[in-house]
Amino acid sequence: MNTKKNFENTQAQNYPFTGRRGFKAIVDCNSFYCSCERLFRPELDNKPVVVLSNNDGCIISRTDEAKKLGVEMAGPYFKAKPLIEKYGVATFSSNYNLYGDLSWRVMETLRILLGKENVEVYSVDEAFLNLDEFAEKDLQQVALTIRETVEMWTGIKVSVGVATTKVLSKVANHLAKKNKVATQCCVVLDTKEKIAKALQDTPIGEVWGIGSQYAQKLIEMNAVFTAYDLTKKTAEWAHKNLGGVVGLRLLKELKGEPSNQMKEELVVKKMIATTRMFGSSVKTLGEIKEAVATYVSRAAEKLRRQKSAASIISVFIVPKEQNNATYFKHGPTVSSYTTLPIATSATNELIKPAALLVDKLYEQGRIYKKAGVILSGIVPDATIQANLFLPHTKNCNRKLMDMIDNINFSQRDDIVKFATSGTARNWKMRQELRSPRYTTRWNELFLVK
DNA sequence: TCTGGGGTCCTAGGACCC
DNA sequence: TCTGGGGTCCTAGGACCC
Repeated sequence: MNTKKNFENTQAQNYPFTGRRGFKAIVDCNSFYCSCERLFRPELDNKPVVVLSNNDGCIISRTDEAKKLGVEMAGPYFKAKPLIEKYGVATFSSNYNLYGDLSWRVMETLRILLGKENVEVYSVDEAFLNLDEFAEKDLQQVALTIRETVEMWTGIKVSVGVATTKVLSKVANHLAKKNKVATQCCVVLDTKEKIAKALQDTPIGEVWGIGSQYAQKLIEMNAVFTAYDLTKKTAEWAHKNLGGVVGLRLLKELKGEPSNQMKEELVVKKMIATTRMFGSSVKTLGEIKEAVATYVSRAAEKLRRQKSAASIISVFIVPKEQNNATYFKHGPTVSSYTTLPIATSATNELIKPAALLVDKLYEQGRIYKKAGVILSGIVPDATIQANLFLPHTKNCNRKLMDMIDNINFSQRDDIVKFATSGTARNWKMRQELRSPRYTTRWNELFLVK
């Protein structure tokens, strides 16, 4: 399918918009978490399914069938529960081990199809593809082939949107998802007319980069209602009303001028966070320290996985709101941070300062509902700046940490952990409806009779 | 009475994404 | 009674410097 030459010949003389010509695609898994659950419960095909967030708090994935019943996306579970029970909607707690593994399979399929260098993993269920190598006339077929292959190899259904910029391919993808049958889940925006029509059919709030705040503002200004309306605005207007350079880039992309480049794979994170709501309210200092120590352990694992060390650790705890408002609201977050003398990725070296921060933040008598740990000041762990005023470290914890990581990964989570993480764990989140980790735990493998 | 201009670095907070 | 978690980027404003 490599037809770069043809591609150049097919360039129209008067392309409707300015900018370079290369096409990009966004591949997006349909109701990803629900699709993962269905894969091992085929009897749920064509039935409504939802997946819940941590703590079974709100709905983070729903199938078209659940949507049709009126189940709100991102709505609280307890509110949707009557509806869910009435129609017998299959409900799952989130099972990130399963989703992470299936995500990897989908991305690996794309990498095999297009070459590693042409795939930018954007999130657990989305990837941008560079389609420069294909002739424009072949794009529809290319999109279909990608969709079919991913489904055949992984069992996961995806939608493909193709256009010359990331924002436009997102628009295309949206349209594909809205009309799965007619589009076969693939939409290519390759002519001026198709683009204009697509933008007119896209409410402004659905544009990638326009969140609820901006959408409301634009509508209240009586200025912009669809993506098409926005393309009629000037650069100055976008800069003024849509958050400066961010809005400017968005406008350019909508007009077909690429302003969001494809990113290199393997970006090292600049901040690593582990935060959780507690399964039930927590009052004692001891329990909070256990939770924080556990979150530090998780965060440090992530840190070591990307071969980094952190020099700043911050801890926050969130008390429960006292006056009972009708909507969800949490009390003011209390946070504090420490700058470490030397960057580190060793769990034990991070737990100590974290515990001191908890001491500082904790107020007796209050009830807490959430805590979190954020590691920043991240540097590669190969080039840690030594501190003149401290004895030279031998980095002897590194081997210990590697060993713990290996044991925990191959056996089961947290079989080896630090004592400060606690053993009773009353604060642990609820996950009452989790499915087995079919593909990543030997004792939970899917059984074929 | 009249009190510069230009630069850097840092932090807090706001917006967005899935 | 019960509303997630983990990220990114940008801006404004203050501190500080010469």
